[in-house]
Amino acid sequence: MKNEYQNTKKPGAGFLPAARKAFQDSRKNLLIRGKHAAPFVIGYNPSMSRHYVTTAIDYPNAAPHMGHVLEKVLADVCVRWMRLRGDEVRFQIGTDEHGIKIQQTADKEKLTPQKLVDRNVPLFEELYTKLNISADVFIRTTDQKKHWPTVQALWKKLQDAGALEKRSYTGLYCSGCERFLTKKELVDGKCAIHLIAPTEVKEENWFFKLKEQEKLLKKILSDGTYSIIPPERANETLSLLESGLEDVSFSRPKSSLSWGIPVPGDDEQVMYVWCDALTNYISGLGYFTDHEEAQWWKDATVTHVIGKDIARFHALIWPAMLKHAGVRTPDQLLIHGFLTSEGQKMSKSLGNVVKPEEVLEHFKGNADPLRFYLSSEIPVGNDGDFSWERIEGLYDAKLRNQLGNLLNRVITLLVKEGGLIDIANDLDITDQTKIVDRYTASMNQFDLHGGIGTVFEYVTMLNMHIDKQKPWTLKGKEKIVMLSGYAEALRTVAWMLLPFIPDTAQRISQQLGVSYADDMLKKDFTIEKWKGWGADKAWKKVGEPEILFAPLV
RNA sequence: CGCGGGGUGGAGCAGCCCGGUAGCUCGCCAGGCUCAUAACCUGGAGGUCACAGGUUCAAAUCCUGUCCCCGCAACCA
Repeated sequence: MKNEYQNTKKPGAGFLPAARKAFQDSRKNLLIRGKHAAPFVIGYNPSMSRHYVTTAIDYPNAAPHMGHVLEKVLADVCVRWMRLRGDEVRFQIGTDEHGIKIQQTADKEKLTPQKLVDRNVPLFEELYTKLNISADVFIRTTDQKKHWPTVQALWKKLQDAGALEKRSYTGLYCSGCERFLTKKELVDGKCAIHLIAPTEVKEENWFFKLKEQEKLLKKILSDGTYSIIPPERANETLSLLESGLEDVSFSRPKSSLSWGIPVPGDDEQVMYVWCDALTNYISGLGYFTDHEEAQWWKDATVTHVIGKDIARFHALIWPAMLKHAGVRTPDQLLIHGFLTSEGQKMSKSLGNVVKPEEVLEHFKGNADPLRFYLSSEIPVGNDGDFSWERIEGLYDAKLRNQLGNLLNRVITLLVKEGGLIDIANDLDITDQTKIVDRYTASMNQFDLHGGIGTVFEYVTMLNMHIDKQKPWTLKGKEKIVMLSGYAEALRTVAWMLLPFIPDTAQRISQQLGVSYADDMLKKDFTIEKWKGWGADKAWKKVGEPEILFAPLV
């Protein structure tokens, strides 16, 4: 009987069934899933339960798009999971507001750069609030109180360490664009926009001696001190290291870049992106200025969540800077891929840019369908595609039909019996502990795809079980006990969904009438004591059934 | 020979690291159930896993080569 409900995974077959089975079982226990599972222990280290998680800071020269959202959702799911399992977390996001592009966009719109960013940054903040991104800190690089002092202090440290050097730089300057062009930007040796040949211009720059740290970088990237997830991205970075590093330009003359942080002790120069933007990760902690918050950098596991395009800067320049300045290097780099739209690269000219607001609006302001889509559909580290048809299909199939309907049928049946619950034994579907363990193992190694997959496997098993057992044909205590078992299983489903779709997790719990439902979105909510079968002793009665996900119009 | 990712039933994807009956969602066909949001459950049709070699008792999975698609190539997440 029991096995009928066990999910249909093959127990192992073929040549040496017994050996095969043993192998598969051992694999299952280890829960190494997919090629993204790293060979080293990542994510969760029980002995060190403080985590500092950051995302890249966004460039607000235009409104936020789906790419920005993918990263924040990914980071937020990880962070919410850490909090749920009992870790102390600080989660920081923010905006990178300096640079030539902001300056140019502002000119075009006849605004000051400050006005431009003050107009655009709230678009990011509002969007992330709507998406339930649970950041603790939003850092802005124009923040002269918090950000600038740390950046300038870091600059001085680098200078004192002899890591900065003024050199002259020769580049191709377009007077139309008022900036240097790279060779690939040229069409027939001319600026593609202004159709004039750029002139060779020599200017003074401060350079950062990245090359000097080659050895150190090789070491920390290969011995796991600074680990890159998924691992194949590490190989990419290491091969880049093999080909040798160049020192990088750290400043620009005021005449070519005025919108930035002044270089201390050099009135003619303004900082270029590296020292300014990367430093947000410690300036948000008040590093060099605030002793208490800076502690996070010292004793927490530091994880930077970023896109593959900026991986190399985070893997190389950032730790090199910290090393030169005598600050410890971060622990892990979680790299995500890019989103395409309906199979094609998102671009304004193709007109296939999907605005996150449109998606939110489509689902009546509910962020969960989008959060669900991004975190379950796109494996961490891979590129993914956004498709309207797909997100609607997923909404119907998984959220509405499988999950919503399951909750509804269980609660309705229970309410008909008076709504009181009586939790006895674990259902004979499977050992729920195993489901929770598999989920936990996936989540701990950032395999969000695997984690949510396990939850929905459980949901499917519950639907199957109900059909088979026909609880509506039972009577009295027997009926109530069986239905209570489903309710209890759904209580577990709800908390496992919390990192992904927090509002939904809470709504399920509230409908079930779970005792901690109202508190579960608080940042200090932990699942530890509610984990086991029947762990919520205070839970006596279910609430009224409500439609969890309505049909789309 | 710049670097990387990919080519799996009609569509979209997982599986590949650690070789052992090809899995998921959608769609299609037939049936069941009637507690439930026309939802749920069961069964079926449909794939020589890009191609060609090789290793092996056994290859979607490992090795070699070829073809095709798509990103990146220092500041567009």
